[in-house]
Amino acid sequence: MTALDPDTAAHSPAAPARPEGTLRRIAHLDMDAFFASVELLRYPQLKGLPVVIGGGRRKVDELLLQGPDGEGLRERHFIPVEDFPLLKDYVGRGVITTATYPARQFGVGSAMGMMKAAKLCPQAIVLPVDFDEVRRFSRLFKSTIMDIAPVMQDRGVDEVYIDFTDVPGGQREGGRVLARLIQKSIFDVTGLTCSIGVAPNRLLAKMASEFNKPNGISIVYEEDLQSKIWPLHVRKINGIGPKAGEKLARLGIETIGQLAAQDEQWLMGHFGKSTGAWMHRVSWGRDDSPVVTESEPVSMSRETTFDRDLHAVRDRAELSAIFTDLCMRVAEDLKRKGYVARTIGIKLRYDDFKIATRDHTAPIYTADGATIRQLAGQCLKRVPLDKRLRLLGVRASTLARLGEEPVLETRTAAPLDARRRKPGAADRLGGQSGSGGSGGTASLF
DNA sequence: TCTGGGGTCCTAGGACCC
DNA sequence: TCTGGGGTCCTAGGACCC
Repeated sequence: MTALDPDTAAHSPAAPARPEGTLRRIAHLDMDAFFASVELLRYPQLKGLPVVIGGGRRKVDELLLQGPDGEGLRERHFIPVEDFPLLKDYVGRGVITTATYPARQFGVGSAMGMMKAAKLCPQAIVLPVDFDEVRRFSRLFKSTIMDIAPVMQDRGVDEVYIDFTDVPGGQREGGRVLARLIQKSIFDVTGLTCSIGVAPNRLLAKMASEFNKPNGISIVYEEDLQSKIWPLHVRKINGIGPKAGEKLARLGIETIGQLAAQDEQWLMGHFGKSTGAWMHRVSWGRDDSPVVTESEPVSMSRETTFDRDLHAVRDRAELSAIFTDLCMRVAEDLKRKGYVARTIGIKLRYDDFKIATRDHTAPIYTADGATIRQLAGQCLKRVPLDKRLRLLGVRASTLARLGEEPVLETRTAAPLDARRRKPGAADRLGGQSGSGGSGGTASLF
């Protein structure tokens, strides 16, 4: 019964004029249990069984093809179900990437630790991720969409936004006709199912795509806000994560409707001007962000979690080799994609899960592995290395396309550089401080 | 045996410039 | 001695997403 806020219906001044009766129709498409579904195409005998994808093991496929006696190659289709590895026998670190729907019935889901999942569903079959295969199917379903509706925004391997507004059929039944066409085309080409939500904007489309999973379509209009959106938990809003969700809960706000009932100023008081205003806006279903079809990468990184926590001194050789390898892989990524970077950074995760990052912006762009290794090595000297390490990462940012690097001001480089440094910084950067503490271990890298 | 890997965006402070 | 504002760049950390 509550009337919608008058602003909701108002057109944003930036919105292009549309023919009479044309509604903005944005779709969000989400592939159903993507990583697992890709595997099920290869192993159809696992259909209907609880299967999880994840963990660190990469050899499963080979072992399966070899068979228990290691003799001859077996056809994937004929490998008996009993030969597949089970979650209860899983050893090692890692999280679940995707679980099939039968596995989800046991409470197992994405991002859950393997060990916890093994307790919930020990009989689930575990398979490693096959990134090449996943990427192949990702390209396949996206190109299928592009052939039908070209205004598409990539949101990772298994998700996209599509602007239906000006696509033929995009207005029929609120977008349902076009959604059905896309769903069917993707299934015909890949054998995979997806779920689609169509709504006046990306925010609502994203929520709508979850309404009818798997293989579902749901259509949301502006006037459905109270009935379909407000009853949902605030965590369903894309951008409200564990922290904000918890804080809202402490303030007695659980649903999006309750959030919408709050005074904007009050929200700004608790969450800051920008976040508070944003929360108020999204709770009223407002979002005029466009579907962005092209974007440039901001950073490229590689990181790895060790099988066991490593110590900077005791495991020096091992760490050093891993570190160099990460640098080389970042360099390869840059070269393969045709980019150079001038900010090189490192990331450490300690055994207590605390994260430290350091980075350095160089006066030149590079994609050279040895240079990256050298710059990253400097960063390493500025970070405490007394605790055991769980993860090490290397990151390149401030990117430019190779050959299109901005000309950097040289100015009076040396004096400027010296002026900008605080006293003592030179010691740290030089790594010659010998000032004790954790610094002593740094040079071991 | 808790808790992967690859990203984006935001904030906040300090240095520096005009 | 006290007192300016913009603006940009850099660094570190953190929230969040897929």
